[in-house]
Amino acid sequence: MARPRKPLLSRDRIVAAALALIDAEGLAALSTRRLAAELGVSGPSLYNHFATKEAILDAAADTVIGNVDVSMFGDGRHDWRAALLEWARSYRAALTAHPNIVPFLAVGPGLRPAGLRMADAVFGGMVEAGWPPAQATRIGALMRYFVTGSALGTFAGGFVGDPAAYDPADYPHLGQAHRLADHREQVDAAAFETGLRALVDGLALQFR
Amino acid sequence: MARPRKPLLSRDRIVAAALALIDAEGLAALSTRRLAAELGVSGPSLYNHFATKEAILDAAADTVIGNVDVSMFGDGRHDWRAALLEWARSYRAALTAHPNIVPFLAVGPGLRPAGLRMADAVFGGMVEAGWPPAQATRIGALMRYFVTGSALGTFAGGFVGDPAAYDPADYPHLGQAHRLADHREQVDAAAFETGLRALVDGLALQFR
DNA sequence: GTCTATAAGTGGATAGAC
DNA sequence: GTCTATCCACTTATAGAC
Repeated sequence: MARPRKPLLSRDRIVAAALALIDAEGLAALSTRRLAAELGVSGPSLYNHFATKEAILDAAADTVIGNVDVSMFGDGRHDWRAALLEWARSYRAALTAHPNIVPFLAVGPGLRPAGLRMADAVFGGMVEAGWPPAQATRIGALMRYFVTGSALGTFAGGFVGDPAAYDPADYPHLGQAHRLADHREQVDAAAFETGLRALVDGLALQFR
Repeated sequence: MARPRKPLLSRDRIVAAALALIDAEGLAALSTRRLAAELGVSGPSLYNHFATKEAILDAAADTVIGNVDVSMFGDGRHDWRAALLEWARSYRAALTAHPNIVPFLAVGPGLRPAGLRMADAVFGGMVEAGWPPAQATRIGALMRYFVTGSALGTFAGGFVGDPAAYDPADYPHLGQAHRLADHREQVDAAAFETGLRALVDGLALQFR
């Protein structure tokens, strides 16, 4: 096939396919060949739209962050505590929708446009609410730590469903740990909510 | 060279070299060939000590977690708040000593022995302090989220030192963001401390 | 703007000699 | 227990035809 009448590819289609592939098979499964095959196209064609594979990943990561709702900052209908709670939940939901890209997204430079827009909104919202700028910066940072950490690693998933795996001689307190394996999502979601509330409550103690 | 009098390799030497290589050049730089070269040995020799490359990474990750101090749990000299604060700081220090392995360590199953010993100690310490088991589990989980998240991603590092990078039209509140690039460690460390205190203070409000 | 062909290289892992 | 030799799948990216 030579040049088709209509372009077969577009940046959006490539990013969507990359995200789907990463979701289905993990970060390591994303190769330019695999991705091109998924799009019904030959490998090198991707380079007409992105300079490198890294650029594709950056675009995919930014798409994920773009799904985070930041409309609660500075709309006058939320106090800073409510805004922080809502934003954190939206942030976590955006990441857990594509968990396999989180390691890339969390390590990367974070200079991507959607990430900056999010940082800008959070910082602006906190300052407007009365936080000193230095504290507003820290709040943005620490919330990022907590949300990315919770989206990255399932805690409950670290335990297997086999009671025999936890010899009381080695792990005296883990006698019931095998039960966690059956409720991974619930355990992780509950831990996130507990931590989120503690964080916001604890910050409120520092306000002013 | 045939079989040497004394083994040239050992699991410990391999793990130490792997960690050094990951520290110096990142996770992606760890290949069996590179690692073997670093040890003055030929590639396949590693397979006499580890079945797969993954097993080497698991051992390296477990070594890092093994450096976390958990002695403050259940020693009678710490209340739960002080124990949590001390543990979290030791945990973060262990991870930031080897930041490049954190993505692997945080995603992985966490079934490794040192990780289980740590989970066991934290859970036991919280239950002993009077927390209900379900809450003790959540505390272990949410602290893991926060610490791994903070060790994984530098927040401040996501900003470049060039003021022109933050056009006020796009990011109305990031006018001073370029200053963060100069103090990455301090900003990240301060955000961690602020979040840690908020977490523990917030949890105290939920106690009983 | 997609194709074919291919460069130029890396990866993990195995077989069998010593 | 380390070696050499080797397999083979797979990688990102480029050159040039159409």
